[in-house]
Amino acid sequence: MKDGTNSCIRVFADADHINTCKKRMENVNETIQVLANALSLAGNEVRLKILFLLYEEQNLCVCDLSDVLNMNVSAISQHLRKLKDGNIIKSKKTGQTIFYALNPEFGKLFQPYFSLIEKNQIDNLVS
Amino acid sequence: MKDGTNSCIRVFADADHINTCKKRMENVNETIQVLANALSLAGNEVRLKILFLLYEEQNLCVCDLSDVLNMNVSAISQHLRKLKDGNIIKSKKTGQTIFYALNPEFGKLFQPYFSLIEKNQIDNLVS
DNA sequence: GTAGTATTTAAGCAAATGCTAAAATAAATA
DNA sequence: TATTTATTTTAGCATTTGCTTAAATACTAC
Repeated sequence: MKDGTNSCIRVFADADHINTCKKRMENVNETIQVLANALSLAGNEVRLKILFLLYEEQNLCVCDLSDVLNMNVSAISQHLRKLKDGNIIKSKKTGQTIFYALNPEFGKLFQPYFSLIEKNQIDNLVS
Repeated sequence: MKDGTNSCIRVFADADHINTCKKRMENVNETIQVLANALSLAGNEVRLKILFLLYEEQNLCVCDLSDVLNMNVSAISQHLRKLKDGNIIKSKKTGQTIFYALNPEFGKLFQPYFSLIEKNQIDNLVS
């Protein structure tokens, strides 16, 4: 232990370099935060399925999703809320049905993954 | 409620269409699973920072990351383990120091996000 | 061998997550 | 107005997550 930190005393460590990294990280902190939030929303099996379905079908209601995914309407609704809170999807009411759709910016953000799923290229991931 | 399911009785619902979706989802199930896992790993602020730092610096040890992120070595180590279990990163021992690096496939997978962070384009996300 | 360094692992705990079941809204229709 | 339909919201609960602290492992150098 050296001077109050729990840092290691290592040969290759370069205090200046570490500091440069620290500063760079501070600068990108907000971007990282927003991105991590988006990724964590997509990083759930059910939600990723929802997002992919919206990508393919454009507009779906809770009910459609509940049918396709064989899940409780309430469970789906709660996932949709999270996605909407995170600005990943938007909703439009038509009569008594609420249709959900991807927000274009996030559609673009996740595009590479959607086409990966479309092509079912799991081997690209586990190789 | 109709015949045991909690499905809605709606005008636009098309049983055939729903079924087509169901089958498609079954086909891509494994890909979704793997991808969701990778995204959930990246979808954590600390881990996304670690991944970005590895992207920028190539090789770093727990200690470097602990210094840069101002976090407990143990906490970092546990994050690294998750990333390694998920095959996102790999490790190489040199003397008593263990250096971590991105696995190329996942480096490629996350590339778009890394350059987004590099350019600090948060506005692309929250617009 | 012993001491020191780098790292992981295990135990414990508070907070977050995701589901179920039930109640609450809100719009359409009889 | 009362009922049906589509959806959300709330409460409760089990599981998972991420951190802290302390102990364990492994390598280096004296």
